[in-house]
Amino acid sequence: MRDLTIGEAARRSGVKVNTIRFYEGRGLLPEAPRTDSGRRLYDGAAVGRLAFIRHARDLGFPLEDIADLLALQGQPGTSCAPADSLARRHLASVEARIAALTALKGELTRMIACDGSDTAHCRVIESLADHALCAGDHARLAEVAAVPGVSD
Amino acid sequence: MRDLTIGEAARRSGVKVNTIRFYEGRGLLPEAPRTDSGRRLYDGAAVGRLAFIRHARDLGFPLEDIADLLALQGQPGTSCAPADSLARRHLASVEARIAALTALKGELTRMIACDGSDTAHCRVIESLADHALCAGDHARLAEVAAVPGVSD
DNA sequence: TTTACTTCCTACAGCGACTGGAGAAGCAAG
DNA sequence: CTTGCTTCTCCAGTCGCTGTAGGAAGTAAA
Repeated sequence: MRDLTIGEAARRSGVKVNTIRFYEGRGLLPEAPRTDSGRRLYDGAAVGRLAFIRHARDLGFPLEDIADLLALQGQPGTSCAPADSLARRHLASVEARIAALTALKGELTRMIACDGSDTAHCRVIESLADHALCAGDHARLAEVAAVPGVSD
Repeated sequence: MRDLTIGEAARRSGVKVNTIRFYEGRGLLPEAPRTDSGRRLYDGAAVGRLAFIRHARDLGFPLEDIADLLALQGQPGTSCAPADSLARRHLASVEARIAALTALKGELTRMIACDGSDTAHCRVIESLADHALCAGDHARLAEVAAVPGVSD
């Protein structure tokens, strides 16, 4: 597993070519060695690092946390308490988002179930226009529910 | 309720000054009339519109959908089926995100519960390094879980 | 050897929904 | 008249990419 092209590394790690370069620029990966003509070269360790990053991203960790986790991984013998606390913090935020979304779901369910009449009396429109029609206090709920920095 | 400054409108609607201008630029609000010196003026109807937008945002509707909902609100006598279907679609996406986050939570819970030893055998680090240690297939879970376009 | 195709390089714009700041001008109170 | 608040326009930054432009280099077949 020596001297893979960036394309090969992308295929093996599941991280796109552009994204690999992006990670390098962000300091998540060391600068790759280059061929004479300037092309990046990767080995098995680099692919492992990429897979690690992808996995952590799939689980919703922000890049900043991933950088910390990678640093911890590279230092065997250290306590794993920091990694554990990072993961716990992330779990807590996931739980907060689930709670927020569940509240949101309740509110949306209540406002749907329109009786099919015209917009003048539409439940959906009315509910949006008048906060007083709402059951709970959902101020900024969507904000809590959001994953930082992901859009589809 | 006539001739409010943008600051007053912001206070009454709960939408920040900058955000009001942003909404105007996006076409969610009609261009506000101006004073001789070029300052925007608002009335009760404008504040209501702003509150409507804020409420819909709190519930996680994207601006594009909100534009549609505002248009529907302005046309009494039309069927409310479009508004209803918008809300239903949004509810479905909220439910999908809850499901994704719940799966994520399970995975995170499994990998936490580190026994406090060193990073060489840390559950968190190991789980991230080796996808095979995972229970479910969580590829791109965080992506589904995300609210489009919100970052804190 | 020429052509054609693919991959690679850098650099930058765009997504969504804002937020915050610069620099200039307006306005009210002391 | 000065101080301090608000407003104006314009622009950069957030987050984690993705996609494109425009070019160079590598590979394979004709």
